[in-house]
Amino acid sequence: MLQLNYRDAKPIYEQVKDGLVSLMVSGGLKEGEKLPSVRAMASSMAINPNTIQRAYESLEQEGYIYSVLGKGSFVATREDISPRRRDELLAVWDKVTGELLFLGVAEDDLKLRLNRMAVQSGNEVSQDEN
Amino acid sequence: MLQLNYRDAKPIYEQVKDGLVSLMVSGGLKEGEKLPSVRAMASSMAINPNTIQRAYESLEQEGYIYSVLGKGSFVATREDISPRRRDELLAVWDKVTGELLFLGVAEDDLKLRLNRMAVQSGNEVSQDEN
Amino acid sequence: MLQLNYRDAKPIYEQVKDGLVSLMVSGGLKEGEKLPSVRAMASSMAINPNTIQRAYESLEQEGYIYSVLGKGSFVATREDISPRRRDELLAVWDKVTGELLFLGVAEDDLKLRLNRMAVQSGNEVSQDEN
Amino acid sequence: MLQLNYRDAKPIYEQVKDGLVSLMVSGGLKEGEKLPSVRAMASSMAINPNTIQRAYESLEQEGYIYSVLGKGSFVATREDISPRRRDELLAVWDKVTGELLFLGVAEDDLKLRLNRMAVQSGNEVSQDEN
DNA sequence: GTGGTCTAGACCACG
DNA sequence: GTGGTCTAGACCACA
Repeated sequence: MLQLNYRDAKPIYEQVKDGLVSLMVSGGLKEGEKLPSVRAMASSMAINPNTIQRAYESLEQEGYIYSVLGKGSFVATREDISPRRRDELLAVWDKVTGELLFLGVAEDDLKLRLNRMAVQSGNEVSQDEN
Repeated sequence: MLQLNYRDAKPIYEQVKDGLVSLMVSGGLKEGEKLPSVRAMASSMAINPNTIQRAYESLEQEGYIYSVLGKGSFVATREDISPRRRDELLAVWDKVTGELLFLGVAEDDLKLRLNRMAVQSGNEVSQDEN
Repeated sequence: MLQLNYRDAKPIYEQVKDGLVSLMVSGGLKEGEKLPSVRAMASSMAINPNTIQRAYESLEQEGYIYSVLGKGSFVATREDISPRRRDELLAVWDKVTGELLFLGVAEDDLKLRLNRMAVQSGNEVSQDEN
Repeated sequence: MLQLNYRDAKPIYEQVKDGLVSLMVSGGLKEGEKLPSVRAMASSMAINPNTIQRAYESLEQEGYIYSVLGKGSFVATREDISPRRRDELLAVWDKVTGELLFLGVAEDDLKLRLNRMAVQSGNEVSQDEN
């Protein structure tokens, strides 16, 4: 289901988290959909259940998923996702964007990327304001 | 000079790195300017010199600064900064931007932010405002 | 395992690096093989773990090995090795070769050495001996 | 006369040494020729006389130059250069060559480079053995 | 048990 | 006085 890179410095449980979030962003996992059980996911990826458990817990804390005791874990609605998370992401976005501009990446390049991503993500695109 | 957060999961030496890069991006540290000596910075921030040393070493490897033995450390020119760093930043930018759009942040909001930052960073602004 | 020379101007951690690279070149360490743990290597060589850690860290940055948190360090594939490293080596090679020729070492002597090493390293040998 | 790179990790006195040796190798400095005085060289390069002094001392120890008290320093003949130096260089050559082959540089590439350098250095070239 | 980070304190080469 | 290296010893997150 998800691709892990053991060589990456990023901990496995974070790779699992990122992979799941990516799936939500891309639409591979839809709101309300049930996630595989911790054990099922662990065995299918051949890693320790503790690692999956940790990823799920962290995702729940950030509001991306919610667990129902005895039922499993489910993808939350976008509104459930912690506004703190959005603010954190915006802060990161500012920092990264600032550094990219500093490094000489053209403002228009970033706008083009932004347009492309907005189309993909299904947002309506402003017809041609730029 | 820089603010540290010991409770943050991010290692101190990385916080130092980030802080210094931010200073370069914002213009607080200009090309060729001398950085505080390892010892001076360490004592002013009340942390171990080895930790500062490590931050400087890492910044040097990424091309942000260069060290002259017996003289000190200095801010490098933008051209010296490793292109790998730029690519890494772009990858992060894509991921963060994608997730922000997913979370409902409007494309135009991000464009506005981008415009504001581009002006600050001294880039000439495209004449037709978009 | 490796030989250290404390009187050498070359730092210990670089001697460790060189020794490990030599092992890879000679085939004593194969792709994917696990390196001794930082602690194990340190105690077997009677030096500080931090010094080994530094050697490993540097080797990882150059692409010779990779570390997995909680698992250990492993020999990378040749393709992972930074192309910058190759260019640096070629520059050194040119300088050293030039000086050897200047010092009177015959071109054919170097060619003979080259042939011998190419055979050892498993490269197919050009059929006409030169 | 010589180009210095203050950003380079290599100490200045070594850069001076390397530069002078390169001049000898390339023929810019011929056997018996007088080197600039320590003071003259230092002022022309805008660096500390101690640094030049150190470079000269080191070159003399390796046999590349010799000093006549009250007269100055002169380029030695090739035969004066310590045979230890040649052996050291050969050891380095073997290590670097081995690693280059390991990294996938073709044996023939190195031979081509060798041929080119031999021509430049004025050695007679074997007509076309390869 | 593994790698990663941090501190405290020391010594050295360089300019 | 500067950066660079090294040791000793400690704590933490990860799998």
